[in-house]
Amino acid sequence: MLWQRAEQVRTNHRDSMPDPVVTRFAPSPTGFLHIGGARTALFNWLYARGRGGKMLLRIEDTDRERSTQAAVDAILDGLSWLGIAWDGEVIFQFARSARHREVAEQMLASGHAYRCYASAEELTQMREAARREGRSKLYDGRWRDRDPREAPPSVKPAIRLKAPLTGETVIDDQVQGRVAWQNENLDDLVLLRSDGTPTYMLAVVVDDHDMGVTHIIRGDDHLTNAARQKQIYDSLGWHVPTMAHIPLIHGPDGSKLSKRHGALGVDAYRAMGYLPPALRNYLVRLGWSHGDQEIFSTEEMIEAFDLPQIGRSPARFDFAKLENLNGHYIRQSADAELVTAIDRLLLHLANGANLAAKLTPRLRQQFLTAMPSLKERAKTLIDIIDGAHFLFADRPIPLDDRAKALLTLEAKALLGETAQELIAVEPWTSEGIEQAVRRLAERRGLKLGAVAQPLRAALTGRITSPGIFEVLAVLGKEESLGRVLDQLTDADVSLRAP
RNA sequence: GCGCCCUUCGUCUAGCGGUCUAGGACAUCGCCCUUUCACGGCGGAAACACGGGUUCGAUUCCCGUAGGGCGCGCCA
Repeated sequence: MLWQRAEQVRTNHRDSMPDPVVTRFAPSPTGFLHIGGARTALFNWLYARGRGGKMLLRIEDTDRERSTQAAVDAILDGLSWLGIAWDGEVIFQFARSARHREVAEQMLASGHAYRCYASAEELTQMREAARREGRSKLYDGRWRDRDPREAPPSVKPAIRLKAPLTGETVIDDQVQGRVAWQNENLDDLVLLRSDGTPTYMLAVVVDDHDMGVTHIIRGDDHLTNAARQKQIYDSLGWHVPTMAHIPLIHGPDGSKLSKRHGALGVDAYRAMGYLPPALRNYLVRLGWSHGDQEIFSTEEMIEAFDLPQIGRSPARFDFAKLENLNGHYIRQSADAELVTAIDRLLLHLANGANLAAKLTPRLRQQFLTAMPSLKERAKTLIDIIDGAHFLFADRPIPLDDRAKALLTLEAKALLGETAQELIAVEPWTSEGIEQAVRRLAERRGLKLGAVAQPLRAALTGRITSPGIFEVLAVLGKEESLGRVLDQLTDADVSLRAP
């Protein structure tokens, strides 16, 4: 069994080597894998990988109402896409409730827990009174030492921890430092509900122990829970794992991260055209630093990552920096890899199927040829797709407003001349085309831009694009001339064919 | 309300008592490159929340104040 194995591992190593590092990522499957969870997973993964350890994955699905299989799938899919691999089988917490109950019974037997018969109304009253009087202890421990024979016959008891009354509970946190709570402020938490199901507090402690978790790295929204969990560990006589509570990610305005801010599922980042290495790089630098280094390969991250360098203040999510980093990784990527990445991305885009259908072998080749200049101009994969719109467009290609405005009568006349020049170009190479166009501009005493811009408008339908000679070369002679001629059909402009 | 945590350029951060005229990155502004847009290069502007201590000396240590966050369920 899982916990026996963990126990065994622990004993075997007690006198020899320090325990191998075991971390865990423990999301509850009530929604997608959001960006904060992704960072927590990344930190756990990096820490384990950097020390030859393991990162386990536990799905905290004890809330039967809110847990869904779709959410489990989304979490696994999100982690996989991000390149964060967990070790071993995925553990589902709900499946372990018998074990949790067993531990609660054990604590009852050893006198570390007791049955509480307080009713929901009583509890509410106690809570309200405590708040009113400024006390932080919400449950007064009224059944702690009371004779169970006094129990009301109709009430099913919950099992509560007999927490220490005096002294303090201390967590030596790798990120937060020494954090202490006065025990008089902590009340007796519920271990087992009256319906016999374990609470989160109990389940987490038991699972982390049984799984042999050595390092708990999680959001600092759990810091207060850590104190209560420490009390459970102590009651059980179990070794407390090393804790590291990392600050949460905030929105750009410093408030809680909302959907509008970027609290999206990682699938949304995929759909926005971000690359996993870029997202990982962005996330690892959010709250953690390694001197002045900004760019980290996966290997470098694993090598450099450590807990003490994590800051204690919450970081704000900044799309601009993510974009910049993504642009960096896009420029860094091989052209073929980007085409492949876009192939995969198309599966997740609303109009992806349409574009995918257009990707004939010929177009794919054009796409690949254009990639060096496309990726230079892109911050996301979506930018690349958008930049390549001139490849996907069908004749006659639609012109946007600014392109239309650019194609004045004079411009069209010039375009006509350019077309004549181009007809003579052979072979159809970027260099040959450039020579021809430059020659024309020179002969007419024009700046290159004066010739290039109308050409760009006619070929791409826009006023910005990759280098115009590359566009011409990639499109091919026939298509290029066709697009130019499409713009010259007005009665007042005629191309005098030779 | 109670408990706990946080506070260096707009943002992410370096700094771990003198090296700070506070460094880097993103964003921003200017210039250069240039067929557009980018990329790239160069340069500029930009911060130690406030008030007390401790110390020969505080961005660094301590205490307050202010501001922000998290937690406070028989949710996870």
